[in-house]
Amino acid sequence: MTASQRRALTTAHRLLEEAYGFQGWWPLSGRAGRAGYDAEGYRTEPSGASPLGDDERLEIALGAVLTQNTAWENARRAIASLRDRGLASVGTLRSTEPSTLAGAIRASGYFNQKAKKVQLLAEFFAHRATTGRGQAPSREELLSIWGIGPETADSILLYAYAEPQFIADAYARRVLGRVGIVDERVSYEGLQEICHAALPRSAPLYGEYHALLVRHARSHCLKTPRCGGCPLRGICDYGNS
DNA sequence: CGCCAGGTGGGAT
DNA sequence: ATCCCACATGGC
Repeated sequence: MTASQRRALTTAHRLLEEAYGFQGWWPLSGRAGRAGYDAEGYRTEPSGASPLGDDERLEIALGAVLTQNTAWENARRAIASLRDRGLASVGTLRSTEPSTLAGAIRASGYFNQKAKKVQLLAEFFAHRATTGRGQAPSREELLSIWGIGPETADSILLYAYAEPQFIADAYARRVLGRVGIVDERVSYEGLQEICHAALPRSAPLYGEYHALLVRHARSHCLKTPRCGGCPLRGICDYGNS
């Protein structure tokens, strides 16, 4: 991590916040009306502002798995479907037939694989309920579960347990790579190391930065960029040289 | 139609 | 370590 990267990462965060405002992520489905969530199901306070309940943690973890390489809207539908069918609890997820689970989460794609992932996730949460005592699991522990890779583990740690893990996902690589802050071929762990070294170790900061990168990647920094009106154009290498 | 979306595991190089 | 591929739906 260089001093130049530190400055650029800090500046990029400020420019994105100025352009898009506070995001207040992780989106939860079907929580409208409950304190702490707005009408669209978004948390209205920074992640980590108050400890989450087991049901909320499970739902965040389910979302993290179901949205793997999938549009959030489809993952959201799958979670709503699980709830509608009374399957959205640790106990029922464990005891339901994989084929039934797969049918319920059809909209999120990869439903056979994800049914297995969801079941293993429920096994993990069930085990932790008796031994974990609401403490955050270790990253290694999460990564040892089949179907949970670096991004899913970090999403669970950051948004469900307020552990400061920077999420170095495809959006972060695309935006930060295209701007010129990092090499676009940087690995997940490589980008995460740079961001951890360059920024304060803060869960609310990482949550907000991630949400802003997602927002920016969707509105301007698409696979095919739309540079008109881009809030980062002042510091971006792309098509600017 | 074809491409894309907040990845991951398994297998080969 | 790093590529390559299967996995699958829904929106544009």
